[in-house]
Amino acid sequence: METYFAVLSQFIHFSPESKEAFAAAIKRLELPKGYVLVKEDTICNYLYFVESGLTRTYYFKDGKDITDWISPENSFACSIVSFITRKPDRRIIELLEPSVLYAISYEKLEELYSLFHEIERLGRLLVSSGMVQMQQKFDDQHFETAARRYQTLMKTNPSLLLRVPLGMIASFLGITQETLSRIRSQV
Amino acid sequence: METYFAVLSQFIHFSPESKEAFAAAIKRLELPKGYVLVKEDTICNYLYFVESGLTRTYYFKDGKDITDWISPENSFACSIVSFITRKPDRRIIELLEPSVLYAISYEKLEELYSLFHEIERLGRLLVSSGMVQMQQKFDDQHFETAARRYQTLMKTNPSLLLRVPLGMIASFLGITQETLSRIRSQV
DNA sequence: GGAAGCTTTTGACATTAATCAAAAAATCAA
DNA sequence: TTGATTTTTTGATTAATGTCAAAAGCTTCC
Repeated sequence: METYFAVLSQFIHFSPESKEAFAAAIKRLELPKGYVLVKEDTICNYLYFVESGLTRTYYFKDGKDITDWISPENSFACSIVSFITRKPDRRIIELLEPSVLYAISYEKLEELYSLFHEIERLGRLLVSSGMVQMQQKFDDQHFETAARRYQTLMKTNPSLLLRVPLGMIASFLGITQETLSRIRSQV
Repeated sequence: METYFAVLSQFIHFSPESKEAFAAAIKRLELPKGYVLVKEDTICNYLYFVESGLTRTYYFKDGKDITDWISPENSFACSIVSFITRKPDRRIIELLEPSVLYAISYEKLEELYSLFHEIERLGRLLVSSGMVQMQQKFDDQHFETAARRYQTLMKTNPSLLLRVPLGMIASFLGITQETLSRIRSQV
């Protein structure tokens, strides 16, 4: 739990009260590899912080499995659109490794937002930071060749390549597994 | 200004004090077509609301002009990453039509965030809504053919096709102008 | 009204990446 | 270890899109 608060404290300063309330609101989960956090076409009701392990968010499009996001330790996992809009989404979240997570429910978070201005701020800053990451991901793909996408990922997130199967990396980059395999062999 | 508050009021309820403070913080701008709101490689210091008119956010990549976002009336225009991170960005914002805008500076907005919990909430909700839009845009392009991207845009935003030159639409969709022209002729 | 400057279309061709199929390699469990 | 399963690589072919070049169509503004 301390690492979670260390991450959050980069965004805001907790008052003793807000920290206690937040700590009381989160649930610790220790789950095996393959566990499904969010099922297909359901509403995502929790925001997850990955203390250790690895999660994958993916969906099926025309029968194909497309990886949307990968969350390693010290980052968040959530079916964002569903969590925000309160609507079911096709995105599934599964664990690629046995993981320790902290979960906070949508309702609890809303309650904390209302009770504590600084937690409302935390929420704003977390979403803002997510926005920056998402824009980065978009730019990395827009008008980029398959090879350059792979090179960018190698630079920014080399550890993922060791922990995540190639097919998942490929769809994350918006290319096929075969193309990615060929790119790798040409280095 | 009333339409601006009407849009904002979909997210929060203003207290008389916060509404007055917000109203005092925004500046009305009436600017001609072609005017550049944010220059290349500068920090974006304002969040713009488009009351009437049309803005385009774009950047140069390998010498090519790539349209990143288009904001019609009743929406926001901002070089988001720069505004959030306070760093210069390659993104340029220009007016595609003579426009009436309301601008609020980063500093003023931060001040209002600190003074009014409900404006902090407004900020969180606006960024959240931007996040949903961005995800939608990403999904519309990920593993989609040029033709389907165009069809999706026609469905969701047909008016843009009448107001924005084809080349700008094409790069917005992540395809070349020639390809888009050929797609259009095949309908 | 017409020349100048944009924007859009069309054509020929090159390139990239997808698809389909199968083999090779790696991983996992009994 | 060994067989079963999954993952990755390789090959042949096809389809989609980009590039370069030029023509055609629109604006606009003296």
